[in-house]
Amino acid sequence: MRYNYGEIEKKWQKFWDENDTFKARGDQSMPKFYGLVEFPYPSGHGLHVGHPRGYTAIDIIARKKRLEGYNVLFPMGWDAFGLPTENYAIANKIHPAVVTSDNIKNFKRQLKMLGFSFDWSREVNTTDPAYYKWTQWIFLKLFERGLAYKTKMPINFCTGCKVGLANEEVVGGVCERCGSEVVQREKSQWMLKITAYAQRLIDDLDGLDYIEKVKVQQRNWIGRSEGAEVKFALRGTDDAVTVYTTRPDTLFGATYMVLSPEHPYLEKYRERIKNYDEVSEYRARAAKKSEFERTEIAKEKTGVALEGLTAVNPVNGKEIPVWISDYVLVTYGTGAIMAVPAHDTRDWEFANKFGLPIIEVVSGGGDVQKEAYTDVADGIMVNSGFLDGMAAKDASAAMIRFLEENGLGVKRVNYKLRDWVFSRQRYWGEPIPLVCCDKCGYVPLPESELPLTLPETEDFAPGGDGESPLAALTDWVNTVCPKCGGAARRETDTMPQWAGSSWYFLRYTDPANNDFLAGMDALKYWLPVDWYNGGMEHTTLHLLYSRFWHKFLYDLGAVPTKEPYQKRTSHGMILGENGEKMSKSRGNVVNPDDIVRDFGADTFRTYEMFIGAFDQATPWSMQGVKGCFKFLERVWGLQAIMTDGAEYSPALESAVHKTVKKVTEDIDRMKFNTAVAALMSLLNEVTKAGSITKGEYSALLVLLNPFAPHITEEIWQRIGNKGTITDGAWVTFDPAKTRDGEIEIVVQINGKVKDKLVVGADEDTETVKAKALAREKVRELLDGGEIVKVIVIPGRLVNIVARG
RNA sequence: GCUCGAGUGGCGGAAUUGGCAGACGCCUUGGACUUAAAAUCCAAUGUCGGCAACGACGUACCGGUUCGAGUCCGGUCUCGAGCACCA
Repeated sequence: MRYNYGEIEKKWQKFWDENDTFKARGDQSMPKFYGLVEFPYPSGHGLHVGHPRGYTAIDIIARKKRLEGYNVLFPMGWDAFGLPTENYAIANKIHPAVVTSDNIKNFKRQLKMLGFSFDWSREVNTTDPAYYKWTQWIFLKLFERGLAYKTKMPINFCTGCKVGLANEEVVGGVCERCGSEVVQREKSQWMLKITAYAQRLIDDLDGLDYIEKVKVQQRNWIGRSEGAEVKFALRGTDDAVTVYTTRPDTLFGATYMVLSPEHPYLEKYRERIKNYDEVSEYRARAAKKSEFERTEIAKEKTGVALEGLTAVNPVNGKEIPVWISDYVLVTYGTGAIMAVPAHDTRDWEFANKFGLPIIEVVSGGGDVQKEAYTDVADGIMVNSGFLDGMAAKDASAAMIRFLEENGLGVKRVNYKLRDWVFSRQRYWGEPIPLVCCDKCGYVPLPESELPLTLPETEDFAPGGDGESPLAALTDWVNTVCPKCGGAARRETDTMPQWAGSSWYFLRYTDPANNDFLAGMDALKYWLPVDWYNGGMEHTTLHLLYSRFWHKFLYDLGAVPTKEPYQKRTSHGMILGENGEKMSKSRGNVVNPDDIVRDFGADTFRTYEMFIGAFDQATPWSMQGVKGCFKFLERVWGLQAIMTDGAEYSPALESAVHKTVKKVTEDIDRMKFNTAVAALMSLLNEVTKAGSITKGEYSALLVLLNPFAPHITEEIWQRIGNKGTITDGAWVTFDPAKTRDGEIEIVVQINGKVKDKLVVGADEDTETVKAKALAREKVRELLDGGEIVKVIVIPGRLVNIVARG
């Protein structure tokens, strides 16, 4: 009987569908497990082999949890608004809803073909009005609470197409489609005040079981720093330039100031700035650069001195020049800095290039005329008036006290985190449910009018001059103000794709609810998500946005937990066979359909888990796929050498117990590759033994089931077991039977392995030491040399340290 | 540039706490089976030297700590991810 994966997989997938095998139970007395994977963006390319890596991992955990007696929620849905669908729709003149629906059909077919244990009855789709009704509702609540506001923000503007562009559509400073120059242009945008939650987003990480690198990335992205806001008076005006600095200790060393090219004072003091033309030309150049081009340290600094403006250092009354430079960003701090070239690398480079004075105020480094000294730890203050002689690490606090006492500045906590730009001038997104009335300003739609559905149109292309395509639909745009009844216009911007994905995990708990985003009963039972796996690339944006929304909903009383996800893990990328990122242009894309056709879903799943360390990027290998296929074929072949009996045989008992322990622990730690290796080793032992009992075979099948669910159910049935593996229980092990009575240990001389020795597992160190020293080979090698000491590591080794 | 990772045989990788480096799989080579090939099974497989026993070297590079370092510390190089309008 050959292993006919095609037939077997079809058979079991049908069985699971017909029996609702993986439907989450309504029984709230059971312990629950909510496993979550990032729902995919259903692109036209179909499933990428990268998607199933994380899905298989959580599927394995979900399947094991079910066998361990948990009520498991493992749902799937579609994050379906977004740019690529819209662009495809524009290019091919097909409605994005049609494109989306086709893509979802294909994705769903592919996911079903891989045998994931999703509860398909809870499928959600962010583009479904019944879903985005609640996305809009959340926005209205944010608006009500003052957390949504409008402000001018720079956008990428294509000078050819006359439309706003996403960063991704800007390649090398030009428009991806038409090749025209892209400039930064101010546009009024809806913003969400995520910064109001910055501190809570940092603090609440402590109680979460996120992998460490994710926590670190989130903390650094939020970027909390402590420092001071200091006012530098502008000579000849009543104004002062406020700067934020994390190094108030170095204030005496501030020898010039730098404003960002977008700083409002440039307009305000236009008359005083004698070289305004030069300044304005510099600003135009800066507008063409993206932010990280501007802050690149390796690149030569540029800037222009503002002739006619002079600032005063508040601590020593010295006049210092004011410059503008694009390395200062208007979006961070106050958009202006005090420059201390002696103790900041970027300031040093700038001062060095433009011949500005460099004054040392922290001693302990080298010559500050040659290199900036940025270390605080061991420095002593010099040239700093009342701070002189103080340890640099104490000087910041002393300076802040001085500034506050004299009204020159205040202590200030600052965050790198910026508010969330929430509007897009695009068609394929949730309409923002606001109306703009000349009398009343922005007025929210009443809840009863939600969802505000996307209006029908033939033309999804962005409007000219950077407007949303919705702006052209005057019948839709012109409406009445819900407040005063007067003529008003609808907001024509839509929400970014991030909106729908910020709360989807809530909807899964109660997807058909018409009265609320999800019922409190369901939320209380299922939240928080117990285990959320996704790509490292979502660590800072999606993960932070959804934590922010969740906290906001918690404050509203709409959800019962402060945090959405208790545990967060991350998988590595799957690369092409040549070790490069998979892409059409590189021609190294692997299609899951081909692999399933040629080897089956079980092989595909097993290979994706065996491919390498789960959290590391790994290249695909067709040979590796074949190896896993061979492994499953051999497991199938064991039917021929199976003997009856539920017991474990003496030959294999210990190996089975060890494997159960290993696989159980490895799955919990996401060491899927070594779990598969352990199962392969057990198979090798069985092959050596020449036979396997039904009991041993059954244990092997349960362990392998989460990885390869179809073949294991099929064999389970064929060897005459009752029911299905899925309805049964996980296997257990006896710790006593995983330990060996005798172990081989190593004898080292000066750290080099020289001999091996078999000892009892319980023998005490003195006996082991004596046995090692008594070995003939050891005595020969020592040959009269002096033994300095002997180190015995129980169960591992004896190391004899000798001289001579 | 900033933040976070990673570098181990021909290849993917393994090595819970510092304790036999290379588990498991792939590739390759030899053998069995076959008219033959494929498939399958058995064996070898880090490098160098040696018939062998065995010896030396070996975890990106330089240095340090330790009886002992892939693992810890300091520095360097290379590669990958993210950088706020791709998702």
